[in-house]
Amino acid sequence: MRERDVMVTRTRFDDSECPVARSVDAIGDWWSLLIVRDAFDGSRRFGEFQRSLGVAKNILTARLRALVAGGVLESVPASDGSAYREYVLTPKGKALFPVIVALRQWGEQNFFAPGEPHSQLVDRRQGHRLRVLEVLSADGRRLNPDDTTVHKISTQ
Amino acid sequence: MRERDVMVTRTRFDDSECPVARSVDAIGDWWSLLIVRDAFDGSRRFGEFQRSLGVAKNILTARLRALVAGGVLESVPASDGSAYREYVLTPKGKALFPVIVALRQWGEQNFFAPGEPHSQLVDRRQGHRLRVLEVLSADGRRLNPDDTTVHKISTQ
DNA sequence: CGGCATCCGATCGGATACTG
DNA sequence: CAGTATCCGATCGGATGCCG
Repeated sequence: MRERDVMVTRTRFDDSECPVARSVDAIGDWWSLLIVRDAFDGSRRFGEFQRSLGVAKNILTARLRALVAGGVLESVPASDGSAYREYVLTPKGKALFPVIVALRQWGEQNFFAPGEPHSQLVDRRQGHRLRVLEVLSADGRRLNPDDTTVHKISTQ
Repeated sequence: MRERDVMVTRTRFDDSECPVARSVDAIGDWWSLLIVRDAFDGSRRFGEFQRSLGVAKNILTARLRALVAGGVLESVPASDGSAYREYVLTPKGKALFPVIVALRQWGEQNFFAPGEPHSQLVDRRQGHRLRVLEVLSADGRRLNPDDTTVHKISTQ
């Protein structure tokens, strides 16, 4: 049974001229994003994702398959020699790192009371927190949303 | 009719210890994220969002309400003196800027052929493209995903 | 124009059982 | 352990109509 043949009524954005929309479309849903987060955190096995997320197995199967099909994850033979597969980030998947970090920092700043414990992303070398992401102009100025504008269409 | 009283079976993450999960939960869904994108691009009116997104009005109503309730958008009297409302980003909403920029850059890099036109975010002053977001350590080193690790729980 | 109310099919996701 | 298969209620979202 094929898959891409079905008529999907869910609105697609994969032909949008907006890169944000295409990204959103490619990731698929929030579960997928949390799977990617777990992959960054070191999860590789089906069961790891399943326990971490508490998602139903059939859902997880579908999401993993979609992420593999979308080139975000790659399915490789299990490193322990078992008959199973492991799911690792492709370069394209690793390129989602700033997205995850941005969401993490937004969450830290807005949804945790001061002192409330939460998981934290640190650099391996020194164990320190990361610097807050900054949006910069080509010449290095910090840009706020109001300092930017959208060119509706631009060739490259 | 109240709203928060309903038993939501959809898995919630608003009590997760992971900031990414709380962010995901707070935004709600992809529609909401695209609404936020439009807000960054200058949309303020119901009809602007509606035309831009092509979303059903009842859905848009619900999403706008949720974003206002979540403190991402604020509903203010229309600037043209009409009886209607406009929806503008709160500071918390504006703090989503890096998230949108990260998604935009990921989309640009992965879902557009070279030379394929797409909307583009530029700085107002010079009209140049933005710098690619970088994840940095506290002391300014560029960090790849492998250079980081997650501390499961950390008190602030 | 900016919503709200309603209907309805499609999809989602949780649960469960089964396989190797 | 790693899925696959199936069921089923809940939710989503598109369409439509109405109202100020």
